[in-house]
Amino acid sequence: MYCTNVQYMDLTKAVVTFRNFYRKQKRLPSYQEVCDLFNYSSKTAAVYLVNKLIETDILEKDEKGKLLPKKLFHIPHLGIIKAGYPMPAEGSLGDSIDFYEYLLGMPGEMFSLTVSGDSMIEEGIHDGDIVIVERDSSPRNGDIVAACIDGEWTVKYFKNDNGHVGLYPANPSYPVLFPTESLMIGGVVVSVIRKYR
Amino acid sequence: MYCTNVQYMDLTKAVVTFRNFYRKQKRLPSYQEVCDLFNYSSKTAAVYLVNKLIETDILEKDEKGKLLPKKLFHIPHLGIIKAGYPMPAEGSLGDSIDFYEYLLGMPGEMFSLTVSGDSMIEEGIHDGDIVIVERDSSPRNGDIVAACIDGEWTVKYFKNDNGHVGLYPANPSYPVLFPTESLMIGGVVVSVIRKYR
DNA sequence: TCTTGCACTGTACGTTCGTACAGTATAAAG
DNA sequence: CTTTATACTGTACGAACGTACAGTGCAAGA
Repeated sequence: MYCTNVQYMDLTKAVVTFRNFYRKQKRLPSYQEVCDLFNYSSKTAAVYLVNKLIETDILEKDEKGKLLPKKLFHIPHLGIIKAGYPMPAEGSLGDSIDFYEYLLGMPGEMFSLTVSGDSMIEEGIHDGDIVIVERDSSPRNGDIVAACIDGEWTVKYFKNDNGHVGLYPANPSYPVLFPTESLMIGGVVVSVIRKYR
Repeated sequence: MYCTNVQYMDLTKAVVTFRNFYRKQKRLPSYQEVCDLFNYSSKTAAVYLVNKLIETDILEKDEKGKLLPKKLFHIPHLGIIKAGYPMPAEGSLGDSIDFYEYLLGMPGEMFSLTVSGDSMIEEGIHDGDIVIVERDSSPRNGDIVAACIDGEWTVKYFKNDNGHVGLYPANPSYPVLFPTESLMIGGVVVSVIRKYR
């Protein structure tokens, strides 16, 4: 239904307003604050709008009645796209990903590192990429680790060959590293992030 | 100072508790809820703890006195790590990144796609990676775009050579694509995300 | 032993919050 | 022309909220 009413408030605009508020305040607005945001003079108008957003699954209420963002920040995931030969438009949308949970929803302690160099380029870890590393993970064979070998830090594949531990590059023009003195595993690389803009 | 007091509450444990609450509720707890979380019987104890967290820059208060997470979810960024030959431990920490802002702090409409195939492998975009695409961006030469060429979707480099537009793969074993009928730019790839665990 | 600081308890108070309900202007539908 | 739905206004109320302040038990240091 298209509405020509001047009072008509587009839900998508409301979503943007809520998003911006949440981005700044890291919380959802109270009903009074919704009134301020949308120039309402009655809290009931705010209740009305919020209920619309709940109906569309953008917001939700917990068991205590507190408001929380359900899909406010979800990015629609449109499906699979070919990076080889083109494919018919897949997806049919519907699905969406909470990237905050996707990347950071892990229990352990994490840190990040900017990667310099190209020894892991065959693995798709390029110069300038950021790796998120989970501390304390005891690596399994094949894991990518951030490790300190003989006092120097590097990113490599971890391989434990019956107690004989080595750090393997993904780029064959670099040597395999075996510790002569010490090897400390800083953590396991759990994700790689690259930003273009 | 190390404290053997039974009542002693480690701030790092408090941070984890706050994080878990925020992860579930997408907001910070009220003072009453802090009491419930830490088994306090007085709200003043909650105020006391929150002030500690404010002093350590983990939380902050806005101009209205509302609580918000300052560095609660920041991942410490330890600096640059060599993926070639090892390098001395860089970093000296101190820095930290808010990955939520880092990845999603863009004004435009975004969607994501799972990449299939290896035509962009030289660019470090591998099979199974997720690309975040910003809609409506008019691509510049060299941008990676998600585009619909002659009715089929693909991820490629965009190049406009004096009106002669082509989609270029990063993998030379794939052909350059020129539209015979239609070309629709879905958007520009703004980031690539890969998850290992 | 006395003092000081820390980590709380217990109580009180004014403000803000979410909820509820009655009412209104407008537009679309029958 | 009447009915219905939409998008609000205005008012009221109890519960929850943040803040303040006086007081307590404990441990460390002088």
